[in-house]
Amino acid sequence: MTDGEKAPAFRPLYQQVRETLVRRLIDGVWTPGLMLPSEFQIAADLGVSQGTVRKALDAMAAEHLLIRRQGRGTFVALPEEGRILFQFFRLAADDDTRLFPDSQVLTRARGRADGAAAKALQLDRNDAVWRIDRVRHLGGRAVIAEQITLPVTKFSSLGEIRDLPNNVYALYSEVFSITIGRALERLKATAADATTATRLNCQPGHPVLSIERVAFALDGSPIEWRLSRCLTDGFHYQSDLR
Amino acid sequence: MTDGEKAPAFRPLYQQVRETLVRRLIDGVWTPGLMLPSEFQIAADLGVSQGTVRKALDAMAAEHLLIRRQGRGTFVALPEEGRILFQFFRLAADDDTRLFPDSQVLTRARGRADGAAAKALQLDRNDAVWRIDRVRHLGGRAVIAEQITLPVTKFSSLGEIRDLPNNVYALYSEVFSITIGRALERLKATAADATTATRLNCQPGHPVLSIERVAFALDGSPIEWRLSRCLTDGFHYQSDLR
DNA sequence: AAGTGGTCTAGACCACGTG
DNA sequence: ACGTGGTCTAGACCACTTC
Repeated sequence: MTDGEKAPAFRPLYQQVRETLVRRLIDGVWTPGLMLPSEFQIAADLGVSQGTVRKALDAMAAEHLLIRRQGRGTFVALPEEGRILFQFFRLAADDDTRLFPDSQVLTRARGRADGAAAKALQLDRNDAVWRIDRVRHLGGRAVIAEQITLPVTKFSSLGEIRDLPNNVYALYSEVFSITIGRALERLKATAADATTATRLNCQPGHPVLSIERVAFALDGSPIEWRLSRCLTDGFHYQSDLR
Repeated sequence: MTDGEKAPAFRPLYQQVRETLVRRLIDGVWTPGLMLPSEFQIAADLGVSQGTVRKALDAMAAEHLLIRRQGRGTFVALPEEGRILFQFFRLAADDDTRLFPDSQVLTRARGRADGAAAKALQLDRNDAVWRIDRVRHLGGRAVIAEQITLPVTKFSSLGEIRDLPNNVYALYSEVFSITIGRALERLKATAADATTATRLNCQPGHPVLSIERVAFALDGSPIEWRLSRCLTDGFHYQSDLR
């Protein structure tokens, strides 16, 4: 044998079970809010022991895909504000208060993917995308100016939605059956451009925190490209290293 | 009973085991690099089952306190550059290259804690502290200007150290027997002040990413207060949300 | 009382690294 | 061959929630 292939990797049973169960979330067999069958029922269903199912469920709960509550059951996680705030929103007031920001949509239009968005969303340049511009408020103050880019292929009926909700991840889930499971952010300090300065009511050139985000669905495919410009006077981005 | 106390909380055995074992790290009974006894030996030692010890060890490995390697054993984590880079250094080049930065110490002096440092380190204002100013380079370019504040009470012999190493967490561990287990960072976009501009070779007013860090020992006590100013031209701060 | 997840145990066997 | 951690199983019992 002259090929460089590795021997077929050993795959623990609980990982296979995990993949089977995640697949049920991806395929919408199990929808947000649903109570799962008990560990013993799943185990019997899959022909493995209850302990193996438990290990798979525990892993999924650690990824915030499931919520487990002793005495009640195991549930598919809902995209509620509280959880999204906890998982995907890291901006806090300097007194460490964390609130979900209000949102005011400025524009929503179809367009063609530019270089950065195309790369992040694995599209060809000029593929059709939705572009949403909005300003978000915290404590009555305009703090975030952001643009969201979405592939039209995955959000074809977005034009029929009248009012975009504050919590767009709930929209992705409830209307488009897409669950965001992970996001990668890249932060830079930049100077506010004219548009941002107008929207955030600050001087052009004022330092703003630029956050580029790619958000991924459960199957790992990139779903959302987001560019946020944040005022950090009275606010900060929290990062917990451990 | 008229008091508002909760009933004594139920404490799982594996958590008690975990605390016992973390205590051995805190007290220096188990030092970095040491190979731990096998799971069965620890279990016999503590009078619990091997599965319970396993759960405690797995939790500690998840916190990067231990390194487990199948076939070899379980080891107390070392403060090597690679791990510190992975765990505590989130700045990357825009091509996603991650390197440990070089450091050039500018000043090191004793002083009195100012307000922010005192609060973060739970000191009284005017308590004695060490202050280290340094500039850090990535790819040959001065990218980070930072000031580290340390309580003299915990680092009394710091004055005897000739050259501060690049990786100060290795110094804390090896010379002062303090292991950093967690850090909290607060990020803001600010304008470079005159001193920062000089050190980073940029214009005053240039946007810089300000990072305030408090680093904690294994027992949860705050150890280090750090203020970093980072150029983000060609670099960015990575954050993985999941 | 019944049903759920959470803990603890005991034992068998597998995969990996080293000698 | 041996010792380590990793997986898988089976069963008993505990804690919590609901009815």
